[in-house]
Amino acid sequence: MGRGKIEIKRIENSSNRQVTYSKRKNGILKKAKEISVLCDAQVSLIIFGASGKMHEYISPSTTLIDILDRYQRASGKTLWDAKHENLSNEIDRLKKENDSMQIELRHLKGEDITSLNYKELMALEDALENGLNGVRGSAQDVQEKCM
Amino acid sequence: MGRGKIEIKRIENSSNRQVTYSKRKNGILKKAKEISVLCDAQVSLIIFGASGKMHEYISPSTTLIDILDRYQRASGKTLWDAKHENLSNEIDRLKKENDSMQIELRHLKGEDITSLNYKELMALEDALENGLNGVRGSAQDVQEKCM
DNA sequence: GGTTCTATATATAAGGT
DNA sequence: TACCTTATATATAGAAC
Repeated sequence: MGRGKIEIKRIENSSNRQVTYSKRKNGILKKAKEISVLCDAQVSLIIFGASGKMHEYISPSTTLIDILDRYQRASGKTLWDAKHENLSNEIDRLKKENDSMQIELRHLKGEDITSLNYKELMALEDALENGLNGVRGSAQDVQEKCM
Repeated sequence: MGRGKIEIKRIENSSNRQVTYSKRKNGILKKAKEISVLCDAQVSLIIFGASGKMHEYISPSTTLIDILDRYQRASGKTLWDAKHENLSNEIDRLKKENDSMQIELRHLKGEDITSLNYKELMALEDALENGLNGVRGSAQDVQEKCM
């Protein structure tokens, strides 16, 4: 694309390389924007030139993190390391703990108990009676203090 | 670049959009390869089309993780640290939810209730009585079924 | 280190199969 | 649907700032 055709191999002359880099970098960034606008695509483009300077384009409809999350799911490759897996595991554990407490709370409030068998219902009844006794005792104490 | 000039805005005709996507996706992937070969650039290009299918190019001289590390250093933005933070926040949220359910459960079991005031105790008593009524009703149903 | 100027190489829009 | 064709729009090599 230009006065002469060039082979696609490293440009040896370093100032030519630099000039070509600058021009093509602009070109590819433009292409990235265009495809995301024209076609609703989500694009992440990150370029480091030989000088170390970075250029990037991320589709406005998304974030890099989002794209990387999707990348991991689509490619099966993992980017975040074991540290994150540990955190994810902890989240799973907490969610399970949460769920079972949620269920226990419902039961104690008399909700969702049709699935319980007789033995479980008796245990629940005991627990509730105990709780009630404790609460009534405590309530009485409080009342007496106020008199 | 073609028989007609097009404006850079979303292509409304979906089959045109799909065709254009496919062509431009190939074009930009080619450009990404070219700039990395010609100019020693390190490129990461990830594209998700509207269909959800992913395409990527990473310069052979590097890895995505490497580029992302450099991205974080160069941009000052955090990626996995941000991810890490999100996970940590979720853990905090779940732990708080957990704690408050824990407390509610203890109260319903008559534990740790000395810190409650009279009004709170009355509300707790109501909740327990309600629960007990529900459980007793349900237990009776079960018993009748078995007879 | 980037730009601008052109001639030329490439990419691709619209159409056909 | 996806792949050819081809006229046209764009990108860019080389040269000069």
